[in-house]
Amino acid sequence: MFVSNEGPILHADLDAFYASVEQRDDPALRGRPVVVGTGVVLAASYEAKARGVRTAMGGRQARALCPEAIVVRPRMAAYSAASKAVFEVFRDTTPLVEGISIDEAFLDVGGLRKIAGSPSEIAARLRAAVVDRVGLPITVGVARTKFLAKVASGVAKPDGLLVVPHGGELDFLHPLPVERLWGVGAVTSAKLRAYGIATVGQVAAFDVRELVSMLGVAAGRHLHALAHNRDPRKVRVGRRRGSLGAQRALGSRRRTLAELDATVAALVDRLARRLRAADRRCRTVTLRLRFADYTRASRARTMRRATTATEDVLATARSLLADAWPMITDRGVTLIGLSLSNLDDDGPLQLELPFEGTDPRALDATLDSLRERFGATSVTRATLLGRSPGIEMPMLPD
DNA sequence: TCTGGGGTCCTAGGACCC
DNA sequence: TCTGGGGTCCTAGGACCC
Repeated sequence: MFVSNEGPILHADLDAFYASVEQRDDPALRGRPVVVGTGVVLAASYEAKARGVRTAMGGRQARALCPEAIVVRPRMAAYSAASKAVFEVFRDTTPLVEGISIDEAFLDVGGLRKIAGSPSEIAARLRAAVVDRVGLPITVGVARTKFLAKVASGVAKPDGLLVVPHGGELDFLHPLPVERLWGVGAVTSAKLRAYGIATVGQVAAFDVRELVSMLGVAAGRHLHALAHNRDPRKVRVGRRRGSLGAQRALGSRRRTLAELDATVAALVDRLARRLRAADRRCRTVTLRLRFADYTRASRARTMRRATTATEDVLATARSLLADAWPMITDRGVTLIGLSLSNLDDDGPLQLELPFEGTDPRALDATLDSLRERFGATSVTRATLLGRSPGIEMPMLPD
């Protein structure tokens, strides 16, 4: 992983990405309100947004707000191809690109001034190149920190370019509503508003300790730092994802265990294929459930070794489903999801050896001999008490 | 407003080890 | 035998992002 510390930083964010791809590929959609997603709105064109349609909104509500909207089915393959093309433009601009999602990235252009001009010139050329080579509108925010570059692109949307001048950071930041801060969502916003805090400047006026007592340690410190434009995070190239997930909405009909088992098996199959395609291994399987009353629950199991095999993941997922079955019969499941994490973590070094008898002193003597033989700093017999017989040696030097 | 599919990070408690 | 401090790993839940 390469970490840059040059700055300044560009935040490049495609506008209404899925909807823009649809408008690009079908001239009949241009200039008209487009909604991507038949059940829930995955993306809305700016024409639709102007009528109040928002991402994650239910399809029925979207149609009520904008009856003349054209609703299209998502074409994930097309979006993924468009994203690849845009990221190529990013990497032609600078090698220091950190992707954050399918449609946005940070670019560190600090070292480029002599060769490529000022950050705002670079940003302008980048926008032109994306339109030219991929045919999509993109907004770019420029600032000395990642966080502020992101805020700037948010303010400049759509189809805009905004440079926050050196020294003018706090003048730009402080009048903005708190919801502009990265990490302030519905809950945090409501908490802050309850204290009478509505702008970033008001957050900045508070002592860290007060913010921590309102929001908790991490969120309080985070917000305090952002409100003063302190953000030391560098652009990091080559970040790998930490988890892989898939989910499926089930509707409100009651499901049998056999039906859920089939759904789980299909999710496992999909995920295990993706896992192997990405050349990764996973150790933890998490089952996520949403119930008819919109409460949620999750059950997780960490395997002894990382695996890429469908059958290992499936066996673990099935045991989680069995664990969760009482909750499911109780509350009625409407969505089932699976995620694989602890990627590429092989877990503690382990060896198994048979042990006869129940004498704890004999066991301890066996463990001591292991310690000596392998020079282990930690030998645990925890697994003897659990399901799987064996002895774990988490910290074997070398 | 009754909700898709994909992610990240934080918190808190329990088990276990030194 | 009891008490304690420091640390890691795991699970479950929650907030937030696109």
